[in-house]
Amino acid sequence: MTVITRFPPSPTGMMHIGNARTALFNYLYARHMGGKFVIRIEDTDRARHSDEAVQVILDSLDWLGLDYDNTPESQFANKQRHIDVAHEMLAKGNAYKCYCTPEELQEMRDTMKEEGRIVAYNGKWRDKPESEAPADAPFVVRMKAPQDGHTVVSDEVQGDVKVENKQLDDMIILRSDGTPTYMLAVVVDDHDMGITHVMRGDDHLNNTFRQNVIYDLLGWDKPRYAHLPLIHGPSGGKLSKRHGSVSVEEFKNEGYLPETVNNYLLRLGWSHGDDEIISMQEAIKLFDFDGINKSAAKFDYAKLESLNAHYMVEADNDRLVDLVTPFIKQKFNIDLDEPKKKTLLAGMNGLKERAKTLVQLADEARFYIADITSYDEKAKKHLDQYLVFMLKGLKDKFKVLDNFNHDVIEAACRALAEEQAEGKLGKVMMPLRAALTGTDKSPSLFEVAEVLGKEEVIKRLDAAIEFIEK
RNA sequence: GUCCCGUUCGUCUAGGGGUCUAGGACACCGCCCUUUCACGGCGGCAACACGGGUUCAAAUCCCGUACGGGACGCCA
Repeated sequence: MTVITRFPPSPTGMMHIGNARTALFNYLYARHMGGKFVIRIEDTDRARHSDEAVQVILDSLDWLGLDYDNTPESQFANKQRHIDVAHEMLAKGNAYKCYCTPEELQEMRDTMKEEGRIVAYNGKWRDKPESEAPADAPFVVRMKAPQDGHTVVSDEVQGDVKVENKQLDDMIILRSDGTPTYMLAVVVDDHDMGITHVMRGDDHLNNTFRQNVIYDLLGWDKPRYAHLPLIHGPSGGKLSKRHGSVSVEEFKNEGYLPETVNNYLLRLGWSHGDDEIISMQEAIKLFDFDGINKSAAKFDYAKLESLNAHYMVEADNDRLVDLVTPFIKQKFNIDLDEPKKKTLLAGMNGLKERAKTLVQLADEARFYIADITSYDEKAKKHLDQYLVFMLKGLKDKFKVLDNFNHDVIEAACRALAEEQAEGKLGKVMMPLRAALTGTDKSPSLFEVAEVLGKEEVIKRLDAAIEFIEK
């Protein structure tokens, strides 16, 4: 039997990080088993549907590299089939018409809650003959759930979970306007699509019992279930905007790499011994239900950031140049032409190992691609009146260098330190750093100077000298 | 309120009766390296929610309590 898993997002206009993890796990399991991973848009609620909202989710999936094996299908498109199934259930006596009004139901729930009883539909119309039905009154169709005994769901993560059938009520499968509800639609679609494993947030665990009732009434085979614990915010409870970013789109915009997000999400609720850094290839090899944790996990932004720092160092320099380009455009409104890209590429080794996100990388890369138009406060401390001779000394030494590379630059700097600062290199380097970068932190200056080139270095030294003397 | 699920360092987790004076990672704190900031190296701080059982032996099994989360829609 081929394993088929699914990811069924509602078109909410964003890919919540929790949903992204659900998608990841479904993807991983399908790939691990050599099966299929399919997408279905849960848009039975037409009010929420919009093509743009769907596209955002597909884009996020694409960015994460979770490729799927079908053309994403719309649940709404299967509406007639859902209705047909409901009618079939009605015909077989497995469902019935209920004429209760929403107000009546609300009242029923209120009293039940007040009395501390189980809140469930009381089955008022379950056994009433058709003759008692009010003429021309609107009705909903409800499934006939078993009323005695108990039901057990064997979950791959949660184990056996038992619920008394009296807790389960006769859920509505067709609304009074004749449209199918989610409860019916998922069952029919999962069955029709041949879904073998349903992996979703454990907020759906209770629904599983109701859905299984429908499977049984229809005489269909049930899928295997795996209910994943939810992701909480740093302070417990739902991960919300208040904590920071919550959507894949936002993490992308904050400069995180897709491999970072995948790796982080994988480790949130799943583990394989002490493994921390896990590539997608390895994840596919290793992923199994065994490794899934039962308890909810809190989202930790610091760990995400540190993982990203790791993947930035691992990433190809060419790729990083491409990835950082839009951030540079956005932050500094600078378009990178070919020479600038070449400069950035040459300096990337030094830059990438101190940036934790692409946003930081853009900030740090700025001096390579734009003139120094100002010096920050800390840089100014190194551009003091009495240090101007250091810059002049550097300029004199650099001017006569033929091969302006890392090693000769270093030799020149060290020589100047010997001559002017009792060998203290820092006395020479900090003013140089301020002059070349406008700040007090940067990659190795021997490297920076080489990448910038002799002409540019001397230009910046002149500018700094002028700044001090003016 | 009713039902369901969970509870190991601040956080993510390893652990599945003895090898646990509980391991790793992130964060934090020191030290080293060093032209700055990072990286890196070394070291440190820090946890089995609580109470009962079962057992020669429990972080590991059972029960209860507490706390946390989820579900109780003509939403998905």
